[in-house]
Amino acid sequence: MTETATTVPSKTAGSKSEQAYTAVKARIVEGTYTPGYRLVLAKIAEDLGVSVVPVREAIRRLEAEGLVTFERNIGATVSGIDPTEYLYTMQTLSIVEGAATALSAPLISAPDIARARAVNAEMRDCLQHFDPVRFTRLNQDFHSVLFEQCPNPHLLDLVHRGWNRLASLRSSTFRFVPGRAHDSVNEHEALLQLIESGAGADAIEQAARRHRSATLDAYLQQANHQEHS
Amino acid sequence: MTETATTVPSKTAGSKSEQAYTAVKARIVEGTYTPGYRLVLAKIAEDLGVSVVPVREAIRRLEAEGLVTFERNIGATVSGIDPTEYLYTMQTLSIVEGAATALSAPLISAPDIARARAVNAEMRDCLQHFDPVRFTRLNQDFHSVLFEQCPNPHLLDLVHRGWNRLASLRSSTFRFVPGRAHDSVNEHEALLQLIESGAGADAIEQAARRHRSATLDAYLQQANHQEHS
DNA sequence: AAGTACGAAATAATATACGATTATTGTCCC
DNA sequence: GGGACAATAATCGTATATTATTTCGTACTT
Repeated sequence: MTETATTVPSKTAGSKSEQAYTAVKARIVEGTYTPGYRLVLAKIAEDLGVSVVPVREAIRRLEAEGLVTFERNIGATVSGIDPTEYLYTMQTLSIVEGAATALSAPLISAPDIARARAVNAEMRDCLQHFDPVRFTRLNQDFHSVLFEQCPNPHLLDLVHRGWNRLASLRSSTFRFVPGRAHDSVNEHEALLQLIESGAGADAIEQAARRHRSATLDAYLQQANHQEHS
Repeated sequence: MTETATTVPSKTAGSKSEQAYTAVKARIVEGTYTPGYRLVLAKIAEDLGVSVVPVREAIRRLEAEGLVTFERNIGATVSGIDPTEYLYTMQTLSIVEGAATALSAPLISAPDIARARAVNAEMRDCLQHFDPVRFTRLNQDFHSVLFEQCPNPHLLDLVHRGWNRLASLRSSTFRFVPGRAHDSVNEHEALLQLIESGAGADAIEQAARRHRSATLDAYLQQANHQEHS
């Protein structure tokens, strides 16, 4: 559930290009290639045992997803995210994820809810001896349950792209903003109850959106505070 | 205002690849290449006076935007949109466009509003001797005024992609659903008044979203009706 | 010693070439 | 006359080769 997910099925499975795409994407999302890392076509091509053409193609696809930045005659680097970019990404994600969660909600089964609640319990547990990496992974698992049933594949794809983008930063907000992780767990439980109660789509959408906005706000306050100190 | 718009500035301007991308995209959006049209790499390459490699790259970028469909060892064709796809696209657009409009609203100036109102007056005029092509173009101009000020470039880009996708179908809903064009013009005026009155972001977002949902619903009813007749 | 100009190395961008896969057409057999 | 199979053509996928651009180091000048 944690691995890279692409909703729109590619009709090019098995091609070297696809292979390169998957391999490089995985390295970025899992953190082997960190932001700023310089992606040299020839090097990657050699690593993967293919020529540069498919690699180039793969990297341009990743550019379209925002995971790498490409500059003419210069090359590709793994995208960093400055505070402004972070804001844009989180804001966009709050919108599409909120909508996806709302559309998904009526299709979520009782076992799904139970599974999400179990994950959230682990998260609460994780608050003691805090492990940001594990917490972040659990957080993704939790939200996956909520939005993965979304019947609109385009919308779901946008959600995945946002998550991938955030995942490419290893640093989660939870690491930087004390108390946010705790609040987050509580909001999760509230979200689950809302869905269980069969609340309307609007209510669920707003709750899901606010949940993410709250994370963004926490980050911004922290950033602002650090700036003025 | 009507032409193809890409928000995220490409750092590859001037390259053959970029040139091919722009050329092919324009041909699709303006309707030279209609849905189902077979995009043969060698042919396009010759037309543009470049080799196949940049063309291939361009086409894969268009694939990522949903404008073309690529199948392994078969080739690329301009994407059609079946009813299901149309639903997904419109639904997604209703979400991102609604949010973009809400974020844009506080930044819209009085002259902008006046311009939008003028466009809408033209649309109303256009209702007499109905010209779907012109009406559709004016419709895009109108909405551009509303969302183009959106300060979040990622979100704005998603809106542009949705519009491009719809533009690649020449057929607008207005052509097929009698009365929808008329309703649309009225909803536009209501939207403008809402923005002028300084309404809250939520109200504007919902209104903008419903405006698009109404177009979708009109289409679906029509489609459903035709099916059962 | 600092700055600049030049050149070599690295790398990207594009072109060309070839093998692989799929579509098409024609022919043979029933 | 129609269907199956084979040959051919069209087109894609990838590799290799060439060209253009940038970067970095070095030597030369002031």
